[in-house]
Amino acid sequence: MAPTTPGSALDPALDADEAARSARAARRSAQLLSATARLMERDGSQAVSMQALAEEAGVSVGLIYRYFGGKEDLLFAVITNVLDAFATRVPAAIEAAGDDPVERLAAAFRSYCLVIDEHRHAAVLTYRESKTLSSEHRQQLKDLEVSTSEPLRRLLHEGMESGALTAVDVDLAAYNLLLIAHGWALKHWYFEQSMDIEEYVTKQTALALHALVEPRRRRRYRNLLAVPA
Amino acid sequence: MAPTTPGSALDPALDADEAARSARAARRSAQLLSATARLMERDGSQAVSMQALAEEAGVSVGLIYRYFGGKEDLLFAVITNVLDAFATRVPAAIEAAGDDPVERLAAAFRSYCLVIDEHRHAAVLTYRESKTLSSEHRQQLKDLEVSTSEPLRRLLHEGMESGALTAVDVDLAAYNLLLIAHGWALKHWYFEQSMDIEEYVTKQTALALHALVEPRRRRRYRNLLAVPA
Amino acid sequence: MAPTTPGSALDPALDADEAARSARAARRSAQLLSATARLMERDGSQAVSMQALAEEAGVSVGLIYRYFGGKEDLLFAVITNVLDAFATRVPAAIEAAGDDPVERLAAAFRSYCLVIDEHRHAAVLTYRESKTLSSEHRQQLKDLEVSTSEPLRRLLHEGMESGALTAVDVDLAAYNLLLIAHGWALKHWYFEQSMDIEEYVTKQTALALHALVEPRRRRRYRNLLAVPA
Amino acid sequence: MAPTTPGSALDPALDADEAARSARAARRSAQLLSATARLMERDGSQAVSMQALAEEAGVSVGLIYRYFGGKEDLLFAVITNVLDAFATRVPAAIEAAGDDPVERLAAAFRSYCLVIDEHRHAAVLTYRESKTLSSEHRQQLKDLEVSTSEPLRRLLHEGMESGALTAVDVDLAAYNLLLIAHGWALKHWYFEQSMDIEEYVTKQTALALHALVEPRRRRRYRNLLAVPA
DNA sequence: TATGAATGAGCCTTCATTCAT
DNA sequence: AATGAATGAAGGCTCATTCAT
Repeated sequence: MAPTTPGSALDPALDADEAARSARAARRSAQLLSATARLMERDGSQAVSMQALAEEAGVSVGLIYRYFGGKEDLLFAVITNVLDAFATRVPAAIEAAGDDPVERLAAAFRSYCLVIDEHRHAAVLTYRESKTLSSEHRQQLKDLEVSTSEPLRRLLHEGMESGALTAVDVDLAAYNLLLIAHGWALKHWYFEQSMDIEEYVTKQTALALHALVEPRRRRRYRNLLAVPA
Repeated sequence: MAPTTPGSALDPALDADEAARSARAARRSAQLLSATARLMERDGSQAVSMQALAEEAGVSVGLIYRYFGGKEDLLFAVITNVLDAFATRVPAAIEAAGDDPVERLAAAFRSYCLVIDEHRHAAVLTYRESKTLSSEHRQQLKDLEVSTSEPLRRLLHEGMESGALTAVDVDLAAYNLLLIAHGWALKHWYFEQSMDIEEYVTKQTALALHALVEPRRRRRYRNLLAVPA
Repeated sequence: MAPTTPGSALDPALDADEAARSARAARRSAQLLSATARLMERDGSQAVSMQALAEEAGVSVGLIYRYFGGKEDLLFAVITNVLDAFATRVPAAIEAAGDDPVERLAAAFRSYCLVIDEHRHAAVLTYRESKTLSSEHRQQLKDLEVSTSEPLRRLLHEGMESGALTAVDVDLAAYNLLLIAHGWALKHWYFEQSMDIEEYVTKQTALALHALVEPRRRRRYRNLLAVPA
Repeated sequence: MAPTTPGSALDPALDADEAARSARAARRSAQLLSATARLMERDGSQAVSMQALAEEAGVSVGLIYRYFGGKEDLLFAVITNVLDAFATRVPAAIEAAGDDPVERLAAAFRSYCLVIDEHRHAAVLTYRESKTLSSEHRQQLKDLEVSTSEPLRRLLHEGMESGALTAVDVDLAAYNLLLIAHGWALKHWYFEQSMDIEEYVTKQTALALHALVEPRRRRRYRNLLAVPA
């Protein structure tokens, strides 16, 4: 190997510095997003001071402004984070579910619920705090919401075309599914007493498919439709 | 008329004054609740100042403190107002629906939706702002929520006992119905483009009953289960 | 006199209230302007906190925002105040000075200096802090400055036309006179040791007229041109 | 060349390094002073952040603290820089002007104006920002100001003794000359539309000498007293 | 009752300064 | 020598609440 000039872009020491720095930045950023989601979900975004956020995340107030433009940007980033998780995870889950339209729909719904469970605090913010954002951010959120819920609508549509699902208002049904997925986060304090996320998914899937699957096809999906005792 | 001493407690003129005063008080109180619901739904409770509320309601800032204890009490009153409407209207609607358990359930759900439509701004606050209340108020709200949703749970339970409804998790089903009723307020900006409250109720009722009614009983409720074109 | 209905617009009690209120408002406003001029001149506008201004003026921080839009508006008001005094007092002094163009010029200059002496703190701000204002305010200030210095330029012009003054660059000479008038405020800490405003005016007038008056007319203005011992 | 041990104190290569280093240091220092003057004159010293200064000068924030003690020291250095230029350039210009007291005075005034023109941004800071300095720095500035203006006072005094100049208050006349020299920087945005520094100097010199030169001596200085068309 | 002037604690944000690398 | 991430004190401004009228 030829010796590299110090300061060269290929200098492994510099690369290591770079890497270490950006790793720390990523860690801090995640720390901040998580602290923000937790506190804002608990008290409401307006009731949480930047001071409190800084303390919860273990950084100084000023540093938040190095990573995010301000309080609103921070909230926006928290919410965007969840929607990004939907955009990544849901299509993957659908792919992994095989070819049957109903199985794919069930997998999509399950994936939504699991993402919400993993980002429970942030998921609540999606519903509760979007009105406090600037109109530009709100518009971006609506666009993201539309695109992340697109898979659900597509699956419902395909299911009906294939005769597996009863004909219903696709937008309405898709919205109900999303709402119910969010329900796990919204009423977690209540449901957690009697069930975990898996049971929630199973029961809600059964209820939803009862409403959606064509009566003649029910036998085929009896495992999904069966309500656990 | 017998001459009365001015200031006498029995003075009918004063009674009239008294009545006029309390009428004005009631009007102002309603005005304040409505202005509060409208502004807080639009901007979030923390973003609305008492000054703005006073102006919107056409009273002075100081007067708000005569009618309500403060900002939080005002928000609490707005929310309580909706829950009171549920407590009054839903049982009445159930009574008026006759004896059939499924018809009664449909009537109850319809009543929830109509109350939400009438208090659309306030209904959103129920979801979005309860976290900003004091813990005592929040506890009162939880209790109220449980008692106002009790009819739904009771009807679901009776329906299952009578064999009209499939056996499902009553709490879950009741919660879903409430969530979907609130959905009309939460996504009103979207749904209003394509339907009114009656269509929303009809379609959601059909979807819900598809999920809940025993397959063998469906023919009896085909008018409720039919989805409008 | 006919008895007036309580609440009538002519009710003297209400008028008195009105008057008392606006009198207090005017007093507060003046208090605030004076405190602002004093502190800002001493420390520079940016170094003075709203807290400090409130304390100096004997009001609360919040009240400042009822009278002025904010810190910048307050500074702008202070500066505008001086320029208004120029606009009012200088023309009056010119009128009172009779018909002779040189006498009128001397009276104008004297008036500028006296106004500056009365608003010494604020006058310094005119020079030192205009760069910290918004561009709109700065433009308004330039316009005001042009119009308040207009009399000087007009008198110089008339004096030259009449042959009393040597032909010089009017803009330059006018600017010099203004600069020197401000000089009393800018270097007050130094000059106050050796002279008062009257002596400053007399000496500067003599110097200026030496530069401006036509040699042949000097005898006529020897009282203005004479330097006191 | 004899081989030298790297790191030796006598290593000529290190001397070269040393020289290069100090040259770079001088360049950076000058760059910083210039950037500071420019930005602070434009926005006011308090409105300019160290971060902005670092960026404008092309160095890191931390490095500023190696060259200067802090923000205030930097401002002080900028101002001192101008006063140093006065102290160096003005006496030289006087020397070069020959023996005539009036010619020497005109040369001194011209030199003041030229230095101000060369340090226009910094010159404004002298007037506008000295109040933001610590009292020690402010005192140093006053002393420097007195000593840099000493030549003017001395020339005025000598001119009067020699009979070339009318007897006037020396302090006042000297101050006026300085004020008018600064005027070029203070109102540069206005004067630059109609004249350059040479024309400004010529016209102001003529005006000043009209005020100062003994009537009997005027013919001798008619070239200085003549106002250009 | 009713008003709205007045208060002042608390919030978001900035930025001079430090220090580990 | 040089960097720039990190700190945290301080500032402008808002607004819930009070109280004199």
